[in-house]
Amino acid sequence: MDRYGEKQQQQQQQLFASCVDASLLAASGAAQGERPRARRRRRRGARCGGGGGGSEVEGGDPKKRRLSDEQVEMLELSFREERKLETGRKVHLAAELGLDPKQVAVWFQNRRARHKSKLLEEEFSKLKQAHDAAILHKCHLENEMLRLKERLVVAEEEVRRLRSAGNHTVSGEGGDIVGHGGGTCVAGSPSSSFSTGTCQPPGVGGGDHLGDDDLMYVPEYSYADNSVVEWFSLYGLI
DNA sequence: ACTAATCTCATCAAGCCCTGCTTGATGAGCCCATTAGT
Repeated sequence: MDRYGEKQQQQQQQLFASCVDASLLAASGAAQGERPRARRRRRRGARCGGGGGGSEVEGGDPKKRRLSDEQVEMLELSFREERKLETGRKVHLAAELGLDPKQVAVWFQNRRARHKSKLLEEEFSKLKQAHDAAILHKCHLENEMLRLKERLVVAEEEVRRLRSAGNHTVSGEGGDIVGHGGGTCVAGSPSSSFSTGTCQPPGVGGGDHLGDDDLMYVPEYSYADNSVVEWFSLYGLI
């Protein structure tokens, strides 16, 4: 029983994985491995009574008969108690409901299969929600990172400005600590931090150990706000 | 080991009701389904 259970679990996992893959990758039907089982009849002949040892429908009516509400209710009750159907229970249920034992068995088979696919659907939608939430969170984090980088650039500007102002003071020109227009880099307004890319100080300022790499971040992320919007719309979040 | 019963999975088709969904039924299973009884 255990081995069979394991096998079933594996199959379930495979099925679920393929479900997720298919959905997430939106691969055109060729979701990786083909089914391990190559089989399947195509067409069944015209449904005629008696075929395949099926249940003889009452009165010889060859048409498919729908189970009554009471029958379904009883079967549901029984299913909730135990999803597998031992022979004894099957026969008992069949007798109680006035059905063929085979019908009861088939009902349980279908019920198990449909229960399973429902569970998978629920599981999938939960995972999808989690996935969407993670994407959203990632976007927030990237926005936050952008803001921090902006502040960093402004701070670097400030440091550079103060340094160059300090140099001026040390060089003995006296008084003008602020150094209006003194440094070449100060020309850019501090608020327009993204302009630093074009406002590179020629590295004159003596111990300027702010590497050029630091400034290279700016153009790299300057488009990010748009891409965030694109992501949001891509994932249907806006 | 052999066999009958049972399982899962994919699919068909009737039934209900408006075009696609639900559900009872069937067939295959490929390291030739698995399980349980003999």
